[in-house]
Amino acid sequence: MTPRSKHDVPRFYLTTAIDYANGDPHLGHALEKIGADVIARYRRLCGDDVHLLIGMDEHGQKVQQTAAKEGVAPQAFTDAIAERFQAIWARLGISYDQFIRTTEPHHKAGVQALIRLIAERNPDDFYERSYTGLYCVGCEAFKQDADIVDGKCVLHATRTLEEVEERNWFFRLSKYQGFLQNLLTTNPSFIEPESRRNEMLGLLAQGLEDISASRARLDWAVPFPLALSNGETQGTYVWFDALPNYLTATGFPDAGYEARWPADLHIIGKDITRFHVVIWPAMLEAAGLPLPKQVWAHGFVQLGGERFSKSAGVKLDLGEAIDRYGADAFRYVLLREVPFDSDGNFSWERFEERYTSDLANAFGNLASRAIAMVEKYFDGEVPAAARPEAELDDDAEIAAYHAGMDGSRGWLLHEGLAAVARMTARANEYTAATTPWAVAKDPARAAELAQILASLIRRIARQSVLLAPFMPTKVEAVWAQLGAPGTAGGQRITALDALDPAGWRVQKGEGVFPRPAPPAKA
RNA sequence: GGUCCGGUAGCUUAGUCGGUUAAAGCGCUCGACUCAUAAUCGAAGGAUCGUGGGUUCAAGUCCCACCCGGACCA
Repeated sequence: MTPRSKHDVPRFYLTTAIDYANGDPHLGHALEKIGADVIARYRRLCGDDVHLLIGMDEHGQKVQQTAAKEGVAPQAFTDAIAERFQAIWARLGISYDQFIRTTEPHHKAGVQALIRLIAERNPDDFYERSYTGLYCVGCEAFKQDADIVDGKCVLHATRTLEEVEERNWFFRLSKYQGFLQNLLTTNPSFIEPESRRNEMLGLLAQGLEDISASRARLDWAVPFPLALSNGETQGTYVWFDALPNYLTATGFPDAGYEARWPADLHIIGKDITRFHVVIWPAMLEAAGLPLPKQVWAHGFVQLGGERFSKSAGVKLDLGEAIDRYGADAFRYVLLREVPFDSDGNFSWERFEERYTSDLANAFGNLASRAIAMVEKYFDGEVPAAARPEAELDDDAEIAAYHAGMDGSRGWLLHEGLAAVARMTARANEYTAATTPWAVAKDPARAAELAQILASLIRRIARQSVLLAPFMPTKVEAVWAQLGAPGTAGGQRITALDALDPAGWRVQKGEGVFPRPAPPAKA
């Protein structure tokens, strides 16, 4: 079922939404990229041949206008923005395999090829229609009365609505209503979580309007490859420009793109579900191309209970968040706090609490105490010992971890983390229950002591591997202190049982998750 | 205006087909321990389950209305 690469390794092509190049990256962007990266890293630990796509949506009137306002050419403007996004993704440790920009020549050619393909296969799917209305440049859309207050768009009150009459290419989306309803009914997992699927089914039941595929006065765009009957050539409208990035990134229409397409997973925000579940599959169907396997719509992060927005000044400086305890800690806390299937909240206060309780006190200190005892009682070399009965309880947690991570019940990354946190807590409980420091005082109980400490080291090693997708750098520091061979990220997550710490030379170093500096008075 | 999702202890959440004293983590309080990053372990306290009706022997769980938050569509 899963396509295989030449080495017979399961292939996994996942994408994130391309971000609009009209502003700097924010917390919402980060949540999606971090989540996708965790999935990508998890699949790699499972041995998959993963391809993670990230990118920028760089066309449109808004970009053009903002660039003009800053007095730079649109391309130079988006070049700078794309650079800033990539810099943040690098700092966050996002292991993307490809960064696509819709201004790339190949993408533009791919968009045009897709449109031509649709027009060839279904000549009736594109048609001309004229349209009159009030156009908001901010939204890049015509607005209805309900969205207009005092003659201004409610979303962009600072901009002037323009009365516009124009003739455009339209795409016959309405034709695909039955196809889409059938898709969602016969393939329920096409869009998850289920709540989003229900939303789409409701939307489909209301009927679909055709959508415009080209726009006049859209200069900063991919030229729409079909001329209107009056000879005019227009710019390709956002859907037909942005959505195909997932396809053009594979090389489409050049030979060989089928090796990667269709995508296994599109990760998107819940606000753009409709575009990915209705418009995109319709476009692909019209072109006779395979559909992606699944669309996953994650929720939004709020900041301290408020929806963040540039205008309201509610925002979080990503650089500051990374500086606080490092990118890994931020990644951990964000995904622990925000359920990946629904909305969540993030605040500095919760950040501190989570970091301190989960990472410094629980996991970091567990490693610290276990390593210290191996040094003290066994001269730094982990003794060989059979696994104690108590350790078997971890098996259920590992199963819970995979259930959250493998997509079988949705991409519930927060549940994966919760399972590891329970394993950590259990290891601390085990330490308190077995009191190795007391056992160490009785030479006759050396074997017992060996078993306890070997168990602790093994647990920490296993937890490190499970945490590797979330904290790729920090976990290696722990791994090194354990004296474990290779890297945590280089382990096979399916072979955790084979991890045996006997003979590892531990070395206590700096705390990997130091406690925050005492009273950080602001 | 319409559709959908959510509203459970101070905070974040779990609560499967309605059924015994509504669960967990964090925080707070008390106790224990000392290997460890003043960490850890144990215990206790803490919830009119958004509001108001209704169905039922029994509702956080079903139905209706409303309030609040969110997404989408008009």
